[in-house]
Parts: sequence; C-alpha cells; structure tokens
Amino acid sequence: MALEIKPSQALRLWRQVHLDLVQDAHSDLSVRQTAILLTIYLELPPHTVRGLASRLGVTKPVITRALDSMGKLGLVSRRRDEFDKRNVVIQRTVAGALAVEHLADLVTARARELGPA
Amino acid sequence: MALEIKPSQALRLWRQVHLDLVQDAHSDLSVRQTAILLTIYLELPPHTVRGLASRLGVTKPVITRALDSMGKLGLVSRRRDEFDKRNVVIQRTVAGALAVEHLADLVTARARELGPA
DNA sequence: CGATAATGATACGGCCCCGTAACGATCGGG
DNA sequence: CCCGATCGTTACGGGGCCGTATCATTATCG
Repeated sequence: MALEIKPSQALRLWRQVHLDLVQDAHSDLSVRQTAILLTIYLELPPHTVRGLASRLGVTKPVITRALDSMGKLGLVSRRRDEFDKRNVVIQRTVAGALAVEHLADLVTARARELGPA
Repeated sequence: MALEIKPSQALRLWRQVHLDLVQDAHSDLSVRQTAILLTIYLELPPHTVRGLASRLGVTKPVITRALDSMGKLGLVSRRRDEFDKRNVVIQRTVAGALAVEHLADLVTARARELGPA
C-alpha cells in the first residue's frame, strides 16, 4: 500500500517541516547527522562506524565526528564491542528516541494539514 | 483532503530522502538554505531579504549569506528594486526551479516505495 | 610469534556558517 | 533640506564540518 503524494504536496510538506526545524532551537542537526540518527533508530542493530559510513557513502571520520557531536547532545552513545575490541557499537538513548519521535510527529502533523493539489 | 501518513512511514520517508541527499553530490544545501529556497519557489513573489528573515525567524545576514552561496550555485538571483532602491528583489532561476523539481521527484518517488505500517 | 589487515580515532588545513555590531545607501516626515 | 528610520551588506570573532592522511589498538593468519 504505497503512499500517494503529489509533487506539489511533497514540496509544501518539505518546506513546512524545514521551516519548523529552522525555528526549533533544539533541532540543530545537519542533513548528514539526520541521516545517521534515523539510520541508527530505524535499522536493526548493531551499528558500527564502518557500517554507517558505507551505508551513507561517506568516510569514517564523518561518522566519528557526527557521533561525537550527537553524543554531546545525548542523542546516541558508544560502547566498545567486548568480542571484537576494535569495533564500537552505537547505542540508542532515551533522548535520541524522543528526538526521533518528535520529528515523526512534526512530519505527520504537517502532512495532515496539506490541502489537495 | 488531508494526506494521511503514519509516524513510522514519516520516519522512513524522512530517512530515505536524507540518505539520497547525502549521496547526491550536487545537493549540498543546509536546512536553512533549503527552507529559504523552497520559500522563494513556493510562496508568491516578490521576496525580499527582510521578508525572508522574518518569515524564517532568522537574522538578515543569514539570508544575505544564503543568497550569496545559492547565487553562486545559480539557484537564485538578486536585483535592486527600481521603485525603492533600498530593497532587493530575489528572483527565481531555471536552475533553481530544476533543483526544486528534483527534490519533489525524490520525495514522491520515495513515498511511493513506502510499505504500510 | 610476527607480519598483515581492519577498526575507530585523531591531526591538519580549509571552508562555510553563525550572531552581533557596524556600515553605506536610500527613503520619508517635519 | 535634514535628520531619523529602513534596507541590505559587510566586518569580526568563533565554532562546526569536511576530506586526507596518519595513528594506536586489536584481530587474524601464516
């Protein structure tokens, strides 16, 4: 059951949510960080730096730095893998789950306001 | 006729489009720039620096700098208002319209792929 | 063991964006 | 005519993210 959305609706939805994000002081994530955060919270664990890097098509330092900054915000946390101590396992947090949920609410609410055409 | 979308669908849509944007080398716009671009192309002209600033809830230098960088990319252009030479009128461009259209296609295509639940 | 591979982190130089404050140009009211 | 208000821009100092190259740690294989 595919979601039917017209190009003009898609644009208005995209614009309105972006306006909300710009005005929401707490949402200060870049496009890359958003992609990383949602991948962590929507795809099945475990998540590693290397896995995310190849999944997003970016270099590993990009992931490391994004995890640093999102970690400071409390949106994710890291833990050494005990079985292969080279790996780092990225873990979800309560604050991160709340942020993702907040984004979902934002999108659904703005979609509900869309008129036809 | 409102658009019905479930939170889980909203998140998967948001994630997938962001993954596309990260991997698309040409799309290098920040959240703010995207909000500005879509406002210019979706709301009725004329657009001014001050108008956009108050519409987005940001300071004027933010708009000026965003117009500078988007102007270099050919996405928008500027012209002095002949009747009130203090004003600057922001104009749309072919490249900008194409970029907006491309984004619309991206969102609608990813929405079409969404499963239920 | 020892050499090689793999993982994530870090250093570096560069670029872009931010907010505040100031600026020049232009308009408009007294 | 002039002085204040308005417009957009620029200057400044600070901070974040980027890609490349390199690093320390750990695992693997001969």
